[in-house]
Amino acid sequence: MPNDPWRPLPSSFFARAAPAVARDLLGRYLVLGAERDRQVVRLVETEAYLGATDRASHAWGGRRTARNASLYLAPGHLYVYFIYGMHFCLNVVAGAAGQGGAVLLRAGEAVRGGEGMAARRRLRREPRAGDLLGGPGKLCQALGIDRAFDGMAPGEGALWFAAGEPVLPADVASGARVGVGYAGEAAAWPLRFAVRGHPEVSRPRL
DNA sequence: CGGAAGATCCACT
DNA sequence: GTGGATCTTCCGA
Repeated sequence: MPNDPWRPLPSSFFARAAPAVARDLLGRYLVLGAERDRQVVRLVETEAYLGATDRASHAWGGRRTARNASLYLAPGHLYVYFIYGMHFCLNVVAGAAGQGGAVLLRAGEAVRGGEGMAARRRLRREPRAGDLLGGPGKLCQALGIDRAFDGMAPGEGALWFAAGEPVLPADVASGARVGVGYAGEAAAWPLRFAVRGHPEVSRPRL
């Protein structure tokens, strides 16, 4: 059926400017793993990074290094990097190949496979709002995403994006991105998107 | 080759 | 609200 929420998003979905992709990813599903051990996350918070013109982007000024090479692949590829000596962050390339645009996946809610996620997170207490998937590092830890996913093509590694249910414009909040205070005027650009009032959205709340 | 900063999280106060 | 953990990456010298 055409409105099946589990159908994979077409590659054209990611071939738009990063802010449009970030906004439209809210309510979509991130699916990982074979059917018998499948994890599904409904995305509730994203951030757009524009590429060369965006001082907060790893592609700022057209930088090309071994670390950020995946940013310049075709839209839909994954870009995973390690930060603060202990966390991974998962991005998906947006726009056109070679431009360096991407969307950072910041938070979600478990649709399926939540027990496995909690086990990977090694939670020591009863999970509260945001404990499981409420932040980019938590999301990667819960799903077991690490450097091995960097540079993967769309659908490779049993990870893909499914249609889910788009979020109405009235339910989308936007604001400045997190942790980019060094980025000059780009720090204030409203490129962070979240489902308004959702309990899994990371801090600071929008 | 050294230094500094980072698209974060957690425990503790 | 604050600071510590922890280490990769990058740039300048």
